[in-house]
Amino acid sequence: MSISKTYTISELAREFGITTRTIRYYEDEALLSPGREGQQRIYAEKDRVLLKLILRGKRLGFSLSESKAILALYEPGGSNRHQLQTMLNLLREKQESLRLRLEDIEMMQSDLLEAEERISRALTDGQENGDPDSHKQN
Amino acid sequence: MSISKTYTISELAREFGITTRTIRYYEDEALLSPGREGQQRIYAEKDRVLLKLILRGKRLGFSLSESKAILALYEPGGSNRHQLQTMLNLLREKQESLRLRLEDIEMMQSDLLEAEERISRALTDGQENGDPDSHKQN
DNA sequence: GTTCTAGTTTACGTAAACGTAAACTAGAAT
DNA sequence: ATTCTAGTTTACGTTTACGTAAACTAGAAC
Repeated sequence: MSISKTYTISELAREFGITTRTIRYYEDEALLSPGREGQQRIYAEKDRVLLKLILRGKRLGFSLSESKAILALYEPGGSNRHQLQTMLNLLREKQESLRLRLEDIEMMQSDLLEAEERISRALTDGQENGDPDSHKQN
Repeated sequence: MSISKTYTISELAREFGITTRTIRYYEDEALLSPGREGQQRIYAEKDRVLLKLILRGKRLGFSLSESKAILALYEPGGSNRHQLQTMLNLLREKQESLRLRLEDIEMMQSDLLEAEERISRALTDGQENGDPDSHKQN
């Protein structure tokens, strides 16, 4: 038994900058299933990791149901060969979509860099030659 | 005057695999403003590029209003120094968020790779020792 | 001349992902 | 004993990003 630290819902909410409503919603959608101590939810480290992965998926534009499907791949679940093959296919599909998103990011990065250079030039040019039109405002 | 090819709304819809409703919606939200020929919308190459950028942003999880703000940075608009500085700040902010997303992708990629190896092993292991209906649970 | 075919406007409907308010519970602090 | 302070359930509300249907227009095809 390694660590067994637990968390309350508001601790997790604070850590990840989300509301408790959000965390409960993920449970409604069956992405989380924390333990209970009486009426209160009690989150284990495993739940915290799951939450982190869900939020990562969200930042990458995955829907909750997509994230749910991805999370299922991390579990040692797979029993028969057919299920394993299905999981493997889904995995490769997701990997491919990640590759595409990575390309999207790289393209957008280079676009933003260009824009930055252009604006930087506009700024320094304005400094050098006085920017004829804007002697009024600084 | 380089190219001046134009597109109808359904041509663009077909090319990008979206509906005309979506394209008109983006216009409602002021992300596009195509010309008109009588009552019909007529899209120039510039509009096509904008649409492409909007969809790219969408894939990366940006909201339409975020994309709108980003697209504004590509226009040679900036007039006074204050506006240029604001744009520059927003640009760097977006670049930073892209860097973070890139990290997210890399982490998810390595997670998926691990999962793939695990499942692959489960498959070949099952092949080696027969696995006759898995009489025990994992 | 009518019937297709795209296109248009207007407007109500919808799924996802929460926000927000109300009403309740249970332990801690005063 | 009451008042905080989390936590809980239930349920209706809201925003974003479109879907979908209805009713109209205008040129092309038959």
